Amino acid sequence: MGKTLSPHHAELADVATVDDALALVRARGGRATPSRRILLEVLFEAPRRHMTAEELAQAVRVRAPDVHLSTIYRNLEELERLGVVVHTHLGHSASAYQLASSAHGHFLCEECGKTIEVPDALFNELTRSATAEFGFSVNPHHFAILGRCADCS
Amino acid sequence: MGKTLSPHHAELADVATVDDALALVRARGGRATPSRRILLEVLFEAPRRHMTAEELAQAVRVRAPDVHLSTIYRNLEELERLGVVVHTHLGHSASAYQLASSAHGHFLCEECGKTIEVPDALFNELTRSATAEFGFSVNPHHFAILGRCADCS
DNA sequence: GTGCTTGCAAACGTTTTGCAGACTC
DNA sequence: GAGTCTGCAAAACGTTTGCAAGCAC
Repeated sequence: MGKTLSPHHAELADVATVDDALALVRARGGRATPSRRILLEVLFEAPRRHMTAEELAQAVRVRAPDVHLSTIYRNLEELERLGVVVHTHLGHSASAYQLASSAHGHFLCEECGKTIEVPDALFNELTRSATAEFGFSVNPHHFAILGRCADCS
Repeated sequence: MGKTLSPHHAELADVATVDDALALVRARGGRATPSRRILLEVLFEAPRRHMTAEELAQAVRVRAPDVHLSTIYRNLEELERLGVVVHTHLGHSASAYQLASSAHGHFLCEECGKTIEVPDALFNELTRSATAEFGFSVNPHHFAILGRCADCS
């Protein structure tokens, strides 16, 4: 595939409102378009909810029916580059997008598909030894940890 | 998507040779076909090497030029169900297949794409607290852990 | 001969891209 | 007006599936 693994996002931006985010967009020469504003509104309305690009597109279309899925993808990519948005891979299906400020780790059950949100503290020891032994700094948010949940064990 | 997240593989099978694996296949009512034997030979020749389905297909075709990629996928799926083979997701690209007996965890650099093989011991603490706090039993092999390697930090 | 396996082609779901027109600033 | 952004269509990617012919047992 040879493509970049993730849009190497900036430091987590200090973005508390839709307008903060649009200001960031403008600061790098971008424009504050309706589709961008509405996408951000949707993200800020349920900041802890994971949504796929398709789900975001449907939510955006309630207010602007003609916004195309490819526009959603392009805007998410841009917002991710700016550090406003983050995506997580929950297993084999579509990526889940979220505001960067509410990012967290995930356990995903291989059996039933249930996802469990995990406090970052659980990764402290792994993060510490990864750095100590490999000089590797772990990002526990980007891919879910797979396994079996209590019900399926 | 709604499909099974992973072919819920049997316990790791005690399979030390190609013929052991083919015996397992037969025990399930399957047949020992040339494409299956050659695929297993390729896997046993470099047991620690990760290979994509496409790479395996190319290697198999050296000995049997007409083996189709879909046959590779079907046979890998079957061998995974039998506990002989395991696959890992290394980032956004194609899955990496391996003999189950040489499975291990991975760190993958989001910046440069380098993968680091990780001893399972590094996951001990995460595994322990995941069980204690969530009743979740971690499988550290199925998805790589992302982050930044020493060179890219 | 039974029925598992194969090659092929075509579909799949997610994501990316090329383009001409539309819009923001 | 310059340059960014959009909708659309089409492609890309890895993977799966339906089918009729082929092979293992």
